[in-house]
Amino acid sequence: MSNPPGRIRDVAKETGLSIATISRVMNGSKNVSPQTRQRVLEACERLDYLPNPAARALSTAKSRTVAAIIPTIEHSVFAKFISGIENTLSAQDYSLVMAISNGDPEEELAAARKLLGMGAEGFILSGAAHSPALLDLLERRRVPFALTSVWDAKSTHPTIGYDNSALAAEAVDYLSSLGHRRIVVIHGPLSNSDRTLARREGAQSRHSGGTKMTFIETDLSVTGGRKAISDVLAKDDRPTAVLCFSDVLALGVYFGLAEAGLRIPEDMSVMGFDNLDWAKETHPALTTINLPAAQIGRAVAAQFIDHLENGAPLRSTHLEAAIVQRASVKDIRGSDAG
Amino acid sequence: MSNPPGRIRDVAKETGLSIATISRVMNGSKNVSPQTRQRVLEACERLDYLPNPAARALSTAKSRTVAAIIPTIEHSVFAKFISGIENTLSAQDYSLVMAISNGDPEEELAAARKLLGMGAEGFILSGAAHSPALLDLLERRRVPFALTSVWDAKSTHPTIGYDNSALAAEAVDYLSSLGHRRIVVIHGPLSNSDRTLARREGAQSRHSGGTKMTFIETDLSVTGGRKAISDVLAKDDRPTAVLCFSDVLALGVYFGLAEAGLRIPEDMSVMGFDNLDWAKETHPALTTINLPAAQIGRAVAAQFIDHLENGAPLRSTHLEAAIVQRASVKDIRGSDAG
DNA sequence: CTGTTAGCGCATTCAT
DNA sequence: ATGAATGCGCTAACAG
Repeated sequence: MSNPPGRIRDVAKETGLSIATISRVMNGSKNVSPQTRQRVLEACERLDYLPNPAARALSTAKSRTVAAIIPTIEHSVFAKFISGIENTLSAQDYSLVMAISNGDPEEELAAARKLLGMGAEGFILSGAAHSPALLDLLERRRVPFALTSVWDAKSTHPTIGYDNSALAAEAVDYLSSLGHRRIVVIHGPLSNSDRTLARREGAQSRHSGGTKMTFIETDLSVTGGRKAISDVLAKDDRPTAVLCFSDVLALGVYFGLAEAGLRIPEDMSVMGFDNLDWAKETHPALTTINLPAAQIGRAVAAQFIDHLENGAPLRSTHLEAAIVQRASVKDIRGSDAG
Repeated sequence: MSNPPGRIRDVAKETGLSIATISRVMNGSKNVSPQTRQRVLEACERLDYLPNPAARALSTAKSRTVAAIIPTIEHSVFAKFISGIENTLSAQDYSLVMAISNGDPEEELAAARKLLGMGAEGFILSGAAHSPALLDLLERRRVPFALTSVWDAKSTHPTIGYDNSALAAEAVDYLSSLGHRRIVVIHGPLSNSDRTLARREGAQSRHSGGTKMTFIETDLSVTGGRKAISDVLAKDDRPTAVLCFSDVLALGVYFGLAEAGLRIPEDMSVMGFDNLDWAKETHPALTTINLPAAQIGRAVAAQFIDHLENGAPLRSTHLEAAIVQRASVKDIRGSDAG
């Protein structure tokens, strides 16, 4: 079915040169006269020649391919992350092969095997928790990898991202500083998400005497957020603030509160996590934590390129993430609610 | 830096068999005794052997890789689409290489070259409009490709998706049938999106005498939707309904209307396009058009596998998309507003 | 600056 | 059921 694509020797024949010369111009070698180069390029154009990647990879033992495994692509944070990776990679003529693990270490391991079998030269993993078998496999085969969307100074592997725990703690501190003493934290599934777990622990670390903090686990979706808040409203002691570990959850809370006829932030403060594009547009604008998702993607991709090309080591990198104060959290110091 | 990974001949040595036999078991050939197979498999395990994909691709002239080029991954519809592709492909041990074109035919062409150079055996394109050079390139090299998220019976290439024009027309009809005579249509950039253009034309085709229909082009984002609706509100003759060619835009309209103190659907009806996960959770729940994004992804991936494995032709396929009636559109027949 | 040649790791005849 | 030998298209080392 497929036409035999032009091979290097066709171009050689066409130009009357040797395949070595063709190879040199295809690889931008210095040692080619401008005229020859020109002649070769034209012939390539004419013959529609593109070097066979498999042959090239076989010969050089390099595939110019890096793999990324993410739990889901259907969450903007990961979409942006992937987008950042793809941009950076493709600018250097690297390719991205992607797999989706659904947050399951077993699926992740299987995906990694496949991507290894595809010739991926580096692995971008998400989060800190992975199957030991996976880490082992990667190490045995000496395939470089990095853990992303997390930053952990103590990790033995390169981690590139932010400190989930510290950020969550910071969020709680912020709410506390504004007089909130009854806080509900809504988060996605704990299983298979070390990032969520880290956030939860970070928040819990700020659980002081005078404060009541409750955690609700729900689906990581608008629906989940909405369900969670309606459960909260059904009880007697309403919180003054709800902290969502994702803007998506916060959006669900917005809708749930609207349905209940409650106003934000007058009746309840709401805080998110992610700073998705639309967070500044909600009514009222959502106070949240800005996560540099695309930036992480770009940073990790750049590191891999530098590592693959120049042997530069992969370094743990802490990227800034910070609270974006907007209008959904109210200062209730001195008011009754405190 | 990288450890020399086990080669087939290592396994041969380890088992005392020939590389041909190893190759046979790796490829599931029939002609291997069960004991031998077992022995080989164990050795592979022990040596951590994985066939070299480049060598395999070179030898078979097959890469088990299909390419997808999408305008953006940062839109749920495309994220779902990609997710559907990846799932289906990976279940059959195919891999997805992805590139992002930002809706620019030139970038798309460049990406396609790169992916071709990666050995992609099939191309999944988005939308109907592409650089002639791209189509030409793909055809000259006899690389199969399909156009997705669109369906056009008249296209000379396989199209897999829905009929954007008809759907938009249906939306307008629906609004009309409920008594709406002043409709504003908000849509994303027309440039580089034939899908948006098709929808616009579909809507326009229903522009009858008694109806006033206005089109507003804005950014395809919540912000864009919000801006657009505030422009609308600034004018005198308010529409009774606004039709957004994306749920994302509709969400912006929700926030804009909330800010203006207007209620949905009492003061204005709002209709979306996409049926994103959260559409059913908005307050009020959003009436929209359900697009089978993930299903398209699965369908097109399955077709490619069938084509690549068995030579089955790629077929244009029309997938159902339909209006999902919820609470954001009001029946105003007989009321003053009509 | 250009040509010759030897593999890269595997699938695949063709033998046996 | 298994083995030996060939070539896939290319890069890189070496010659010139």
